[in-house]
Amino acid sequence: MDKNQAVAAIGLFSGLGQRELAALAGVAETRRYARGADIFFAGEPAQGFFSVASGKVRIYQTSLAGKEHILHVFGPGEVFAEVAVFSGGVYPASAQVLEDGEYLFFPRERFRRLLKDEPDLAMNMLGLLSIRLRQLVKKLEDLSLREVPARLAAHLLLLQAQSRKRRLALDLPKGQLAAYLGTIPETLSRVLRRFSDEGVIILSGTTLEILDAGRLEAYAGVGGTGGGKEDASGGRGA
Amino acid sequence: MDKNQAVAAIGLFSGLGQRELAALAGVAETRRYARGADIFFAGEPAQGFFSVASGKVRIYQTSLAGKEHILHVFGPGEVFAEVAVFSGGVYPASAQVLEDGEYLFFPRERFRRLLKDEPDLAMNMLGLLSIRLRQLVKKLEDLSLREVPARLAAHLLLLQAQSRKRRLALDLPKGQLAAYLGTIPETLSRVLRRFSDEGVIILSGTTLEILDAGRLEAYAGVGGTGGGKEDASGGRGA
DNA sequence: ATTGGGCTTTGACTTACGTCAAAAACGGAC
DNA sequence: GTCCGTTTTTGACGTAAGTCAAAGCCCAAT
Repeated sequence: MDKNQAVAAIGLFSGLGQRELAALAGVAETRRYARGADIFFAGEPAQGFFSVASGKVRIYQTSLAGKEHILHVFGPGEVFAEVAVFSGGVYPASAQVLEDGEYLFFPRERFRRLLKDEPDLAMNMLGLLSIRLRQLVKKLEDLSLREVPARLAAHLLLLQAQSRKRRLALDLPKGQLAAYLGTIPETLSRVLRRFSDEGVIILSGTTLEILDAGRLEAYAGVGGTGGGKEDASGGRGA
Repeated sequence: MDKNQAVAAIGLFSGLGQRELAALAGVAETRRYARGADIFFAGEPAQGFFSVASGKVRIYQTSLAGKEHILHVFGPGEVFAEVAVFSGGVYPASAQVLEDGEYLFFPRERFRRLLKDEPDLAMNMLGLLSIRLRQLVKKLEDLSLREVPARLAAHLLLLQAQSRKRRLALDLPKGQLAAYLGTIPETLSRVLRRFSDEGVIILSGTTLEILDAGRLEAYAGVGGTGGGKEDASGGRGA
């Protein structure tokens, strides 16, 4: 893939002029990674940030016991580890390649220099960090205040909203999805089967169909035990 | 408190010139809130951000069942809800006053206009968002990968590192601390007593003394981040 | 088709932590 | 001091979800 083309496709750079894009492409370095490759580990000195030209990457954390938690999954056009640019230090999480592809690396200092002369880029970056912040706050809310069925239900509804189709494919292998939802494969499996048994979804392999979206919304919205006693009134509190 | 003085004391604005500070003070609006007052609720349209001139505020989330989780506690010189400025929408969490004081409100649009002409301010803001992001990532790691004793131990060690004194005062009432650690008062109380029984700390009311910092570090899981695998010998005995 | 290794599922069991309810302890008002 | 409301503690108990271990599956490579 052409580097200039890849740079132009990055959402963070939308609205910038040709000259600026060329300058960005100038500082970017193309890297090719294969599935399973580690791009960086949490705790390593943060040298710069990345974007996905093609492929898929996961940002995750591990406990000492080896349990993993996935913070993000990024695909083409998205950037990650941009936190490296503004507060130095180390990467706060690890990055591993889920699908072979090409990645662009933007070294910290060279990027900062560009940023100085590009107020539009700075504003874009502020918007991006802002959205990240919102994502994390939401994830925190899920993790601390809602249980696994609620998190899964919300995720399935999100997938449906994105795909607009009745039958939808899981975006990740189930083990990874479990880590993304802050649980383990066994638990995810059990909850999926429960949804299945209750007739809320039909599950077959890596795709599934939502039969009763209202019921899922009840699970997702009402942190409750979901036995169906609650009405899905859907009001987002206060 | 004088508004110009309060504005100059805001960390986010450090390094700015007199003119810029005056302009910022110009757009800021002073508000006085009493303990218990709600500054905003999650879900409300985000009009702008705030800073603490004096007092203390907590940023928190609630579940439908009424459980609370505290994301941040901010004191004098700190700003909060800055996410409102860059991605519009609604406040992602609620803010409530813990201690009476004066707060400055910076309306979204007027602040954005200032930002356009102030690259230094933009850079400061990028740094701030970046640090917030790191805080949240760490909190996510704690919540999803570590249990309550580990979180409490890490927090106590942090307090000690900040105060540099042997006897340290809890920064929050215990109920609030529990919500900050992602648990409930009963559980916090039990874990504190366990630490006490094991001779790791001496607890008296709202202050405590750390007797065995090494033991606390073992609970907290020393080493924190990092790619390597360590032995999880989290000390369960005694 | 057969093998083998990674995922995924299932079952039996354990446990950290939440819930509920009742006592203590604390702190301010009088 | 006494009283009252709030916060904190303690105990008994329940449960969501994790652990451990054994099948079951699925697909790529032989």
